[in-house]
Amino acid sequence: MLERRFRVRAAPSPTGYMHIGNLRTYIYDYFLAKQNSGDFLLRIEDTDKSRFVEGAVENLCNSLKQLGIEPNEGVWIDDDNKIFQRGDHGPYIQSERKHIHQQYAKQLVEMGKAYYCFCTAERLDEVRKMQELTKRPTGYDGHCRDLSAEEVQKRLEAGESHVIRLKLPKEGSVTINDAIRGEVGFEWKLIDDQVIIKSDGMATYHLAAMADDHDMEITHVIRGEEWLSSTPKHIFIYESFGWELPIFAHLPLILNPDKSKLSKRQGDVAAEDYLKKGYLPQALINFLALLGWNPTADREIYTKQELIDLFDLTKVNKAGAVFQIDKLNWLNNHYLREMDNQSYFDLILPHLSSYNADLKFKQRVALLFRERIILPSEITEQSAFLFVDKLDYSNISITWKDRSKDEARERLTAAIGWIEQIDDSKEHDAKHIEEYIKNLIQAQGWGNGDTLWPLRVSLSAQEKSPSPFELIAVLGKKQSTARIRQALETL
RNA sequence: GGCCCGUUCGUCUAGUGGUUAGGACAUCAGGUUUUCAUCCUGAAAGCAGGGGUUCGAUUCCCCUACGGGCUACCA
Repeated sequence: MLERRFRVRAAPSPTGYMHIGNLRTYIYDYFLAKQNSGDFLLRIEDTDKSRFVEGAVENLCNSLKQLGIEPNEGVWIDDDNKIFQRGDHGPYIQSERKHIHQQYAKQLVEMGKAYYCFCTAERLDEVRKMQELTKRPTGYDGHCRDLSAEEVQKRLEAGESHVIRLKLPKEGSVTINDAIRGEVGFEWKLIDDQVIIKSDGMATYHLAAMADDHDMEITHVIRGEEWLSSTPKHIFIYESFGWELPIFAHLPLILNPDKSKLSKRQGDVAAEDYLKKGYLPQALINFLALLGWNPTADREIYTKQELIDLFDLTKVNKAGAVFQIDKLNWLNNHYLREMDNQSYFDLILPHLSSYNADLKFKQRVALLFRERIILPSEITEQSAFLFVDKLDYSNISITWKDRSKDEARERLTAAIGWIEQIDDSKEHDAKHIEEYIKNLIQAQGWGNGDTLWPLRVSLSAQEKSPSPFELIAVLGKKQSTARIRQALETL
């Protein structure tokens, strides 16, 4: 292998959304390129017109942008949501390379490595049915493989619908060398003469991707395991042209809990959905990177830069990995706690926009729930009780366990007095308030439980909530005492 | 059916011939605590099975089982 500049590509199809498994592939692509000061390119594989989805490319670019997985070459998107291409190996949108692909296909035919096929869909169907009926392996029967040049010429001129197929060897075998799996062998006779140019003139993946990878000087082809079995065809194309082979690496699949290939039916597979829900880019990257690979044994948290530095393609697992949301949730909460306050506020405050309160108050609320939420959106519901004027105590007991109402009244009345005495400068200092109130409770000879439960419930009307000290600190003296008075009225 | 890939706690994984098989998430139990969450401590939980090779196999080889992928004019 020559010393070539690392050039790695992400090659999505614009079929609607970014599959979480594809995203992991792109993350690895990106790591590898960055680690080696190489290029990371984005190429759009849109040779199947029937599956093209409007807006998919924009969507994809925006998601990658949000994740900070940016290509330095190929297709990208500007701030006005406009697609553009950059780099001197373009175009980077495959449909725009149609005639390049056709040129290559023609060359292959001239070299005797491919042939024109005029078989109709009906005939192909029949052949397959027959094969199935007789329990033989299905596949193209080679009907047009040895057509004479004259006949081909004649039928081409007659405008007959046709495709171009690879003319694969009928004997011998091929060994592919995979960076993750090592050597994998296949017998040529078992491999179908694949269509490389469809009847609409567009290349199929097999030709398009290989031709483009070569033209774009791609050094590492990282893709899902589902491509492993078609790699012989790809090697055949490379070798027919005498091109230098890239390094192939077939990633294990990401699986549903039932171990089948991660699919839409069994949950969210669209990366953008996770982003929309509020999963943080760094959490998503951290999580996905560790699904199938692990740099060390004793850490779970890695920055993107650390992952770039540590990434090792050869240490990627061979077995598929089940996608389980639990650890992602844990990571997301971790990153939520770790970020600086301002970034955290930027994330959370939009979810409190429906509430009428001043910024300082909302910021205190945001901080209060930081350890209790996995997704920013959860704060809306969790903190709702802090934004209402009148609490509804009908579903909760203000009294502690089997203690009397009189006792609760006594404690709450005292609490009002205590709170009013809090130094204004310490009004929002939960730690101070806790120490202060606990001392007073002790001085009275009361119990924490019989005092703090009524106090907390008065402030929240919730079975479960943050501590009364934190609630007082968030609400402030005035609102706190008002709430306690309300509770006293209902008692 | 054929070809190919894979198989360490429930899940993500570390491990490359000699380890009490390590960590994390989840679970459970204690502790802290007015509640919940956090936090702390601890527990339970794994080398798919069978043959080899070897003084010794989770690790190397073979077979079986199981799982998955591919088998399109989709990628």
